[in-house]
Amino acid sequence: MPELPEVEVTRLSFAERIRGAEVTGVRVGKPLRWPLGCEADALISQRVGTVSRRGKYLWIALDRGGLLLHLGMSGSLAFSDRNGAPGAHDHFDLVTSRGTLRLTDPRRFGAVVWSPSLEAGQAAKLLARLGVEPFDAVFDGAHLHRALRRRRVSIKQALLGGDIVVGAGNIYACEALFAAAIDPRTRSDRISRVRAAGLVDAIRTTLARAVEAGGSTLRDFRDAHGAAGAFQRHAAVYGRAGLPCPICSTAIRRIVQHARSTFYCPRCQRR
DNA sequence: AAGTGGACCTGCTAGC
DNA sequence: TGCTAGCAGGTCCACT
Repeated sequence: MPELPEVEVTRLSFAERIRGAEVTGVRVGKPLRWPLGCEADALISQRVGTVSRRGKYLWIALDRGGLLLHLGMSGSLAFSDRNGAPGAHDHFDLVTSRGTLRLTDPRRFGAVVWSPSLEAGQAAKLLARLGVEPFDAVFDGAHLHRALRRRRVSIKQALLGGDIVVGAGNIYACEALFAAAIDPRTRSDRISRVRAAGLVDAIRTTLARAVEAGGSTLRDFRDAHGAAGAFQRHAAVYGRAGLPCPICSTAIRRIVQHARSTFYCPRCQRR
């Protein structure tokens, strides 16, 4: 479910409220992608520090180490001082003096992992292969062009890989390629430097607009207050197969690339 | 090093 | 109404 905008919207919705809270309890439900990596009780009585984001991961700093969270395909977080009994898909509760942070994740591709720091243990291992942040100054046309020169996979797959630039998943990769007028099947090493620069702008603009809109709510995305996002109403191509392109009215096409759906306008987007 | 395919798990919808 | 196939926002790992 969650790409960078949804993860960032989630972070913004609870980071300040949970900061400074004391952990008073931990409940672990069904197994997630990886084990917690520590005794749940070891978290009790620690103070929560800042909540930061790296790619689609959240890092919740504690007195000793912190928790690295990933929402997988179907995860969402709720932070409330009046949580009811856990439901069938509520697999992790961090109970604090300010309220309970609850992870709901039907498919359980998500994860909550304790690590001694971002630079050590499981967190370091998981973050090691991530590409640059899209809003980092080092991500520019030259940087992207240099990285793409070494790849022969399609530009769509290169963006989804997350090892060049993080944050754009299936929705926003489609939207950014539309905004940059690039055919998603184009081989990465055939993207000119000028077009790479245009793609950098498109990725940034697309992700920033989505954060402003509160993310996309295709099925069930909610921020930690329970608010839905609105970006899907702005989607030009994603999920719009057969509907008219907002620029030229040509029917949007759906194809499958590496087992993922890709949506694009066959007229506006060129190789 | 880069590319490919399979794996993880559950829920929903369209079609018969 | 009930069954099945196909699809879903991610990404790790083993293998070539």
